[in-house]
Parts: sequence; structure tokens; C-alpha cells
Amino acid sequence: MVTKRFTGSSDEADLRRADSLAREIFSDVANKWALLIIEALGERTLRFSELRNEVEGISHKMLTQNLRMLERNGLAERKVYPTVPPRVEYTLTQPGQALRATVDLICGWTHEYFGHIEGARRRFDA
Amino acid sequence: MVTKRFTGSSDEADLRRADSLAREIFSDVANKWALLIIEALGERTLRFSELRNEVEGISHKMLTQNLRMLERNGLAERKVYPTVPPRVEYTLTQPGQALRATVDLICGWTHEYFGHIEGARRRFDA
DNA sequence: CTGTATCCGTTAAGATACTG
DNA sequence: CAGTATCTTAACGGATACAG
Repeated sequence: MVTKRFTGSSDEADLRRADSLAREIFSDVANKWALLIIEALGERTLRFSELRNEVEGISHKMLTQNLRMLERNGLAERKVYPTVPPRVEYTLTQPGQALRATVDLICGWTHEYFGHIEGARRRFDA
Repeated sequence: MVTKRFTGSSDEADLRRADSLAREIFSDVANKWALLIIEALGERTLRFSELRNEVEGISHKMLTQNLRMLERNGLAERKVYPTVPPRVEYTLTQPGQALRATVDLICGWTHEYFGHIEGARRRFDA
């Protein structure tokens, strides 16, 4: 399991807190929009409006919501330029980049097994 | 992006279909319960009831729902033993195992950056 | 034991409008 | 341009009951 056996504490209650936090982090991160945003930011720093274009189909609301979440977890950094109109840029932090590497692998996996999956679906749906 | 630049076809419409399918696969797979089930099945073949215990907090409904999805996409195999009471075992297929390897990396990432994230949250929430 | 179906509350998510 | 807030609808997800 994801959420088991954390080190650094001898207290049972602490271990349970750590496990539940790990699970929370996993839930935050293991969702479609978050991963697509991370993938987009992996290429380069992007503005809010650029992200909306890059991440196809995401709504204004979901984008801000997920960006706040990524910022809160320290995976993305938000830089505001006090111009008018305002300019806000988002960049992956080092932990964010590390996660991005794993997302790349999932994308690679999708490409590699695309045919297998397409075939499996046809068979199953019959 | 995950869903771009598939090869093997010269037709524009085919490319769009492939992209939307890739996105669909990504959405199926990039969700908390699916990934936790894959992680659990990575260890060994498991029965339905064993999975319910392994994947902490999952409901009967979500488990069947996600198992059907994994089966449909050819990531897990369902083997029924016609005994009474029935015995059903789930195993990862080779594509499923390949995906599991990437899930392992996400889990590893969670462990590695656990402290960073915890700290980032405290700072953000203040 | 495994699986399907139903009910029902909670949350996700789109649309829209409004502020700095 | 970026962000927040509100309203509304759809989807998610849990609990329960029942069938093979």
C-alpha cells in the first residue's frame, strides 16, 4: 500500500497521522486534472490563460482549484507580476518536476499499450 | 500533452479519435481507486474479498466498478472458479504490470517528498 | 462469496456574473 | 487577465437489499 510504514517516529498515533496524510497527498495528486496540469507545466512556465489552452477541456474553475492545490502542496509556484492587466505565471517546483517525471511514464505507458487496450475493449464490449 | 501525436494513421479524423481514446484511457487510469487497486494487485493475485481488505476504505460498489473497468481495458484478468461459494481471482495482465511499475514510482515519490509537502502545507495554510 | 440494482446524500464541475 | 463567488446540474460514492 501507498500509505504504510513511514519511518521517523516511534509513536503509533504519529504513524497513523502520517499514513492518512500520505493517502491525502496521493488522492490530491492521483486525479486527472492535476496530472494534466503537471504535465503541461513540465514543458515550461505558463500563465493562467496559457494553461487553460494547454489543458484541453479544463474549466476556469477546475484550473484555479487545482492550481491552488498544487501550490498548497508545494508542487507549483505562483508568481504574480503587479502589472495591469495582471500577469500570473506558474512553474513546477523541484518536487513537482520529480512528480512530472512519473506522469511522463504514465503517458508513455498510454502510448505503448494503446493498441492492446483498444483491442481489449472491443473484445470486452462484445 | 498526453493525448497528442499518435502515429500509424494519416487521416485527420483517425488522429482525433485516437487522441480522444488516449484521453479516455488516461482518465480511467488516473484516479485514486484504480491506482490503489493496481498497486494491491501488483503484489499478488487477489480475491474480491481480499482486495476489499487490501484497499483500505474502498466500498463494495467502487471495487466492482473499478475492477470491471480494469478488466475492460485489459489491465486485470478475472478468473472465476465455479465452486460454491464462488471464488473469483483478479490478476494483473502484462499491460497492468507495466502500469503498476509507474504507480510504484508515484508511491515512492510520495514517500520521498512527504516532508517537503507537509512543510509546504503548513506554510500555505498560514 | 461475488455481483447487480436501487436509493440518496455529497461532492464535482460547468456556466455565469462580478471584482481588482 | 486572473480570481472569487454563486447557482445549478450531473456524477460520485456509500449503504442497503437481494440474487446466483
